[in-house]
This record gives sequence, structure tokens and C-alpha cells, in this order.
Amino acid sequence: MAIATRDRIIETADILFYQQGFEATSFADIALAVGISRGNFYHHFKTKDDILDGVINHRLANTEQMLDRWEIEGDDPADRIRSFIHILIVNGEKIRKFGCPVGTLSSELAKLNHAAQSDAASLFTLFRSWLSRQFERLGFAGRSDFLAMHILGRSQGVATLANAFNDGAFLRREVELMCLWLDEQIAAVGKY
Amino acid sequence: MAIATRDRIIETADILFYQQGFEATSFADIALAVGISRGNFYHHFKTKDDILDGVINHRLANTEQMLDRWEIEGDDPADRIRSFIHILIVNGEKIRKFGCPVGTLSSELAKLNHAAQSDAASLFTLFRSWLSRQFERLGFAGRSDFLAMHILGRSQGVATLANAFNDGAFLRREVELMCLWLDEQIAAVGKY
DNA sequence: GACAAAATAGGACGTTTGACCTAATTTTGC
DNA sequence: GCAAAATTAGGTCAAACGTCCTATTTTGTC
Repeated sequence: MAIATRDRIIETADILFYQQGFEATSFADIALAVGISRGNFYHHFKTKDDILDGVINHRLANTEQMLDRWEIEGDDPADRIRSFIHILIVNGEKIRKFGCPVGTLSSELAKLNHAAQSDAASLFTLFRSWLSRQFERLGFAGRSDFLAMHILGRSQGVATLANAFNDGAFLRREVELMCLWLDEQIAAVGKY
Repeated sequence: MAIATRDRIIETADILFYQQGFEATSFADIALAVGISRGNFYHHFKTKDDILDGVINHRLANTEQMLDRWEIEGDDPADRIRSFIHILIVNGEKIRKFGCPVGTLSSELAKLNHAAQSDAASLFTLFRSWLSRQFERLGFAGRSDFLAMHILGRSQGVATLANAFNDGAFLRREVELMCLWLDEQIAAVGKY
């Protein structure tokens, strides 16, 4: 089937871009991993930037889906924010090996001065807006976006250091701290 | 002079590795920027990994020097920790453009599965040990390393997001929060 | 001033990269 | 059932890469 191959390429490229980086991954790498020829590959994607677009859109769709799931499954906004914090634990092993998929791609594209850097940043925006909405529902009003950015930054830093030191204990400790921070914020929500 | 050329290569490579990334920077790029031929380049560094070693050692030396300066100039441990926090402001422009030099190099080498990844991580260790020492002097005892890692992680996350969103206001806001956090910790130092 | 050592220049190598093409095969739509 | 469209395989190409080599120039020492 036509669509299946294209999707398999995107999914494989997604993994390889995450594990090896965008630039370090070649057409041949992806084609080999998918099990197709390089010529076939070119039929689906004209340039490497096309694959990158495909991968980013794939990640955007997956992320939206995940956020929707958290929206439904979470009992209240605080519970949903805790879902976000806990992806650090859920994906702990991958993060220790390869860092955060969003942060590392964004950093790499920024250094390459790549046109798709803003698209990668829109992955962050997805989380940011979603988190901001949860904080708004908790009554943080104008501070919601600040808190969203704060917790987004915290999780990024945790991912970077957990990767650099390959330290799972640090990761779990910081997740605990982030949950405590959230409780404190909620307890003091009216005071600002 | 012999040493001058070698140092010029390292300093130029340092900047290029920071701005473009290690893998995206070629021999020719560095040689062109330094203003020497590739042959001359090869006389000083046999392989690309040799340059990377040189750059990392250069950064280690520079970092130690900076930490020593903070040690001397800071009135007390808290003041010294604030010096660390404020490099985010001092280097704000570069961080918005290229991220944190330590974090981005560490992430890249981790993805490339490069042997020098542990050397890059030792740059983090330099900050970590230094910060831990400051916290110890403030009386945090066994918690010192946790606090050092915490603040190191916070600054990493701030750098990543400031880079992704090119957001200077966020950077300044988070630096303020980190300083407030430090004051709170110091105020409550005996309670744990 | 002679001469060995160090520094520099510039080209050559084999490989890999992204990009592209053609032809054969398979699937699909009418 | 068959032409059109989609998919595949494999080869080609120029450019860039890290690496390496050999000349030439500069430097330091006696």
C-alpha cells in the first residue's frame, strides 16, 4: 500500500532523527532501516527537508493526540499537569540515552540555522499552550503562561542533565520536586 | 609563532562548534575562518577528534578560571551562586542564538555516540562540584549536591527554551525566580 | 651563514552525502 | 481486462567530507 510505505519512512526517520540527530542521519540510513531502496525513498520525499517536515508534522499530530488523551483521562487540571511532568519518568530510559526529542531537535536546527527551526519550536508551543490552559483553569489567570513556561523549562533541564550524566535517580528526584512545586503553587493560587 | 596558530585553531573551532555544532563544522570551515590552509591544519591536528579534545580541554581550562574568579570576587557562597545564575543574563544573546555551550555539545555528542561525550559531561561536573561546594559552605551538608544539580538543571532548561523561543524576557524572569529560590533555600537551611 | 626542525601551502585519495534519472514492476480505477 | 497511476530497484552525478602526502617556506641553533 502506498500510504503505508510513506508512513513507515516517517516513523523510521522520526526514530533515527531522535537517536542520531537530523544531520547525522542519511537517506541511506533511513532507507536501510525501512528496508527499501534509495530510489524508492526519493519517490516519496524529494529532499531531506521534506522528510523533516513530515517527521515534525508526525510529531505534532502524535503530541496533540497525547494531550487530548491527558485532557480526557485527567480528573482535574492539576492531575493533567502531573501527566506532563511524569513523561520524564515514562520515557526515562530514552531520555537518559538521547535527551528530550523536542528540545534536542530544536537545539540542533537552531545551530544549523535551519528554516524548520520554527516548526520544531511549535512542538514546544503545543505543550506550552496546553499547560497554560490547565493553569488558567486552576485560576492562575495572567500568570498561567509564565507557569507553563517555567515547568516546560524545568523538564527540559532535567532531560538535559539526565542525559549528560545518565542519571535516573536525579530524574526521579526532580520529578518529585516539580510535583511538590505544583502543589505549592496551587495552595497559594489566590495570593498573587 | 607555533603555539599561536594552534591556539587560534582551537579558539576558532570552539566558536564554530558552539555556533554550528561539532559535526556540521568541517576542517575547511575552521581552516578558512583561521585563515590557514588545510595542510597546515592537519599539521596541528591529525583527526577531527583531536580538535574536539583540544576544544573541550580549552573550555575546561576557561571554566576553571572563571570559577576561580567567582570564588575570589564573591563575598560569600550565596553571592557566588548568584554569579553562576547570572551567566544566563551575561551570555543572554549568545544563549538565545545558540543555546548553552555545555548542554548543546553534551547532547550532540550523546546522539553521535561519541567517545568524548564523557569529556563534555566533565564540563558539567566542574560546575556541579563548584556549586556543591558553595552549598556545603552554606550548611546544606548532604543536600548540597542535590541543590547543585537542581540549579544546574534549571539553568539548562532556561537556556534551551530561551533558545527555542528566542525569548529574553523569559530568561530574565527565570533568573529572577532562581535567585528567589536560592534565598528561600538559605532562609530554610536548618529545617531539613 | 649552514642546516635541521618546525610550520605552511596546496593538491590528491577514497568515501559518503543529497539529489536525480530511467526502467521495470505492481497496484488501482474505470 | 487493461491503461494509467503508483511504487520499486538500481545506477549516476557533483560536491563535500576526513584524511593523507609532498613540496616549499620559515624558524631556531650552532
